[in-house]
Amino acid sequence: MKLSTKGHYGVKAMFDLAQHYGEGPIPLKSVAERQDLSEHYLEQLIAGLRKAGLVKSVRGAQGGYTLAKEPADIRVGDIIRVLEGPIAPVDCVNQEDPDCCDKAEFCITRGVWEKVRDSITGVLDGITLADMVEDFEKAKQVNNFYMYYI
Amino acid sequence: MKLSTKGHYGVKAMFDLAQHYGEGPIPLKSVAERQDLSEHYLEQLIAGLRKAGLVKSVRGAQGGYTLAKEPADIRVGDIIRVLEGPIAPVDCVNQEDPDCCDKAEFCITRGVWEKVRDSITGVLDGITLADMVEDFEKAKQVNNFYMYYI
DNA sequence: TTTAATCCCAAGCAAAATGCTAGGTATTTT
DNA sequence: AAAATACCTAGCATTTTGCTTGGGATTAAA
Repeated sequence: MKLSTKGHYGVKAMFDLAQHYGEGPIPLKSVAERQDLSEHYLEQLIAGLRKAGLVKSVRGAQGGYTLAKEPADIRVGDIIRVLEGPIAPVDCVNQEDPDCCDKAEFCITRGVWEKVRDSITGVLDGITLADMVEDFEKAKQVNNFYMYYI
Repeated sequence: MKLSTKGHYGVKAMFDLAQHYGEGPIPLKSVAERQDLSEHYLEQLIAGLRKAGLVKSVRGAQGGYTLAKEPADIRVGDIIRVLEGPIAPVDCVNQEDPDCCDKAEFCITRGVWEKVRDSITGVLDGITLADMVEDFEKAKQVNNFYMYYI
């Protein structure tokens, strides 16, 4: 039940872009430095996010990435689905391929995985990048502006 | 966010033992046949469950496995934790190793993973083997006793 | 007392996934 | 022209997965 680094790092990067939303294109190098990630590896992850329409890129000097939508319109679940594939603890409850389990209607253990899937989906689709930025701002105040962020 | 076959098969096997609870030791061979799993592979999984005190074994002919507790006292989460390790989408929210993330108190993305972890834990610890057997019996009636079970 | 059924144990192993790195090319601003 | 960026492809060591193989130990039943 682990997320790979793809989803983990991808959410970090998207959170970073959300923090700088409205500041024009953010070079990946700066994201990688702030979030302490390999720039080259991050490139591969963000390529998927770009193809999925979650970020836009500007090439050339002074270029970089921006969110393609407002932070409030990007859910963590959207990011995870791009980077990790469908949210499904086992393949037989993959909503994007409903016919993959031929004994589905008779399977009892399946009910468990459906509940797990729905609960994960609920959490991940219930949190937007705007929510995360808001939480960050609140935490900043509590911690009196002495903050690291990861 | 996938379960490995260990957790998947392990829950199937434990559900099978729950269905036969009170019938004396159930040989693994029959479990493997009913659940369509490799017997040898299942052996490895159930070895862990035995060491964790979830099943008891009886050696020799007419031997087999039984649940070590009543089905109502074994939660799916107990099985998953034995076979898959701690429930934590990323290592930094592993409850069994709280100090693994040194920047924990400042990390915003961490809040997301904690919510995911808690929601998964809630589902898995909210379902016992007795619940599953009960669901199965209900489904059997609805389907007029023509049932496969997996 | 033999035989069969069962649990138990250790090793091996191919295939896939993971988590990168390396080394470029294309594009744009300065 | 130079620098800064995005973009692309390949490679690759390590780990994990999902088993299989080949036994040995224990016990009930014939």
